Amino acid sequence: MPELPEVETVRRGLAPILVGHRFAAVEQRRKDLRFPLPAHFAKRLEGRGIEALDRRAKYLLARLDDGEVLVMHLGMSGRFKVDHANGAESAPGSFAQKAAEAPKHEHIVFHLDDGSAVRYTDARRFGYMDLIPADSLDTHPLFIGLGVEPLSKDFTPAWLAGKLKGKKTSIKAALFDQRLIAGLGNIYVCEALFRARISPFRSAGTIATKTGKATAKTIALVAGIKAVLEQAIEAGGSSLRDHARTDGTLGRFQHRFKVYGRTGKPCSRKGCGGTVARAVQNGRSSFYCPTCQR
DNA sequence: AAGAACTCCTGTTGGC
DNA sequence: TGCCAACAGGAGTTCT
Repeated sequence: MPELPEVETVRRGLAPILVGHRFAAVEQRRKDLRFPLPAHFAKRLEGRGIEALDRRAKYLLARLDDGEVLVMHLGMSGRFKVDHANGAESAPGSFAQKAAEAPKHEHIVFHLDDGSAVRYTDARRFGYMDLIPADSLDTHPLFIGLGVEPLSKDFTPAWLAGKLKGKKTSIKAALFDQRLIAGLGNIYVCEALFRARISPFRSAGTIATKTGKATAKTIALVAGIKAVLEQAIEAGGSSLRDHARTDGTLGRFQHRFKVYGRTGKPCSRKGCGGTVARAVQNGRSSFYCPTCQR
């Protein structure tokens, strides 16, 4: 489910609940998600204060007051929901409380010291959580190979051209690769390629010159990636099935897709006249306009 | 060693 | 209407 804009939306929703507060109790309902949860997970969190909530790629990083970092990844179907202290859901005798059993896929509940709760639900269980010392984050296997943050100043046409030089794989697969650019997924790769008028099948190396210099295509692609991510964050991300903001409301960016999920619909580019197509690439759907994306 | 295929898991959907 | 293969926003591991 969640790509960079969805994770950033979740981060912004959780930050005011978590930062400056303490975990009073943690309910852990399974021993694993995608991977085993760390030993004594709940115990190690209880009593800890949260000093900051950051994002790196599609990871959320809660920095704790004992020098450890709670690392959280939402996988495909992970979702956080906040119950505010004294909110409707936590009111005594409320309907929610009467339904005593936990929802089927609610795996972890973080109770905060002010009575609020953060509930993690993940039907497919592709998400994961870990506790890692802050000073070993940079050398941890999960993070060591991660590529550039696409919204950072480091992500420029010159940088991208240098990386794509000589790459034989498709530009779609290259943008999907977290070791190159960290945070893009299927939706925003498709949308960015449409904006840059680049075919997802084009060999990645052809976006740059042979010597790794930026071209008009490189410039358009970097601009397209940054623009689509910024607009999606602004809209609270894209809600297809699972993503919702931490207050339960849906993101809105799905209404602004130009190609994703729009197979058979007319291309929205003025004067193009093409029809959006779908093709499977590396096992994932690519949506694109064969007429104006070259 | 790059690149593609397979894998984990459950829920939904679209085509017959 | 009902059934079931295909597919879903990810990414580590295993192949070729």
